[in-house]
Amino acid sequence: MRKGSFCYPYPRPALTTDCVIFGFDEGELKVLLIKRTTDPFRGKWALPGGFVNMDETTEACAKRILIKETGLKGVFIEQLFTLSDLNRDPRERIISVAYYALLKISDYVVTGGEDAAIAQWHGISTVPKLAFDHNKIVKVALDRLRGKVRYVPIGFELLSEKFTLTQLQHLYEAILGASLDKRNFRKKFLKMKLLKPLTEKQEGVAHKAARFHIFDKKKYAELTSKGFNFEI
Amino acid sequence: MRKGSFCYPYPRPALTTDCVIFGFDEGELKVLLIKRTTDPFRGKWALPGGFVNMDETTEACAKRILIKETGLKGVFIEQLFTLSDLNRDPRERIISVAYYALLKISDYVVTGGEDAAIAQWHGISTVPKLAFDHNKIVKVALDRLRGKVRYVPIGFELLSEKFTLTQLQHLYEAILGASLDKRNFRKKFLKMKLLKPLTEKQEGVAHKAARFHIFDKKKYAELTSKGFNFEI
DNA sequence: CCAAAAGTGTTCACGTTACACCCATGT
DNA sequence: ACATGGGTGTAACGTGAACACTTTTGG
Repeated sequence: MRKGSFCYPYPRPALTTDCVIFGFDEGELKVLLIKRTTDPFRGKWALPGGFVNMDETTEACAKRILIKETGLKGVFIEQLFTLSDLNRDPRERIISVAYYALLKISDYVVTGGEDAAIAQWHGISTVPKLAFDHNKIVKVALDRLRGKVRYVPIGFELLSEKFTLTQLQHLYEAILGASLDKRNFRKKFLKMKLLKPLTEKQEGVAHKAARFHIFDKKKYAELTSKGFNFEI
Repeated sequence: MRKGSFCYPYPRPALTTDCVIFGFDEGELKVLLIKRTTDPFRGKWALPGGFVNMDETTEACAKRILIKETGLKGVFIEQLFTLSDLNRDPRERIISVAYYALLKISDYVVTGGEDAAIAQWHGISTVPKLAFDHNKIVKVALDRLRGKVRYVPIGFELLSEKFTLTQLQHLYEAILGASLDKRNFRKKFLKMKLLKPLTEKQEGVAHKAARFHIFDKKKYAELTSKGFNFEI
């Protein structure tokens, strides 16, 4: 590994990724946590994560872990930040690149994880004390999501393909942690012309059936290239 | 380095930081670049950067490099993102954590750098083709600065302590790459009551002398804790 | 017929934008 | 006196916030 004229510093920190996986279910924003079965922090909840291989980028590593833990791919994933404190891990120095991902919880089947680790969704407001500095990562992820969801249409990554306007509103309320005015919310969204109404409606509800909508990605790309800015 | 029951992956990538150092001078936003004196990319311009020591965080590393290159400390510095592409460096795999920093160019004395490397300010619009993937880093840094300067009062980090409103406006114009209306700009800023006017004025100018102002950090902290949001 | 959520417009307050002239100073 | 940038107010407009009732459906 050392080459002729240069001498790169040894030893080196180990490199991992940790991933905050967000889902939305029953009107609540949720995070996927793993129960640790090994020391340190055996028995504690933690973010899914693992070591970066020499032949993969950190993003590829985060995606690999995501698939391993949830079986889902093609989801939205974005780098958060890198943690480099000296004593993050009691064993040795480990640098971790944190990511967050959004996925449609409705598509998700709890697999239990390959290595028999327990994976479980936790409501964002009831996340327990986590292993390592993972609570800090969750906090930053939530802040980022809150900031981003208002000016980039990423909320749809958390809903199924077809959704009602009320479901969409509940999603925004869950993420932003605030209640929104129904009429203003609809007005604002519909004015952007990014939602295609379907003829299909809700079934089996004990009230007026809501119309389903889908997010028109193509139109969004088109408008964006013309200088349009999403904002909610 | 390997411990009893665990075996952390070897080999590991090397870890560096690279720093986009912004300054503001002569009405233009500038970036500090270093001329490389060694291979690879000998003779090319690059961002200041270096290897992370085992007993320092990446932020401490970025600050150390900043001081080494500019002799200035106590400046604003913030993590941008981490680059992990496999062939970023032709020698071996290197992960780099990118930072950006803002400093008062007026306080800065070109030192030439300890190791006789040439350090030079380059206008943001005339940054040459850089070594490695450094152009990409500069681009992200500029995007981040543009986004952030509008809702966090970080612009002052680039100006001397005392400044005129016109200087402040020129700074915002240089960062945002757009011209702003003088009266509206002043109205907006003065309404926030964050600028303390001094009695002192410009000297030696061939026109009406402008009044100096200073940014009232204490008042900003106070207002912020009461829910105030800076916005320009 | 009752419960429960869907769906729909208007008004008012406020913030943003556009815009032009006189003032102070040095040469 | 003239050239140069400093400094100031108002009117039109558009956006965001507040707010209540009718409709549809299943039980």
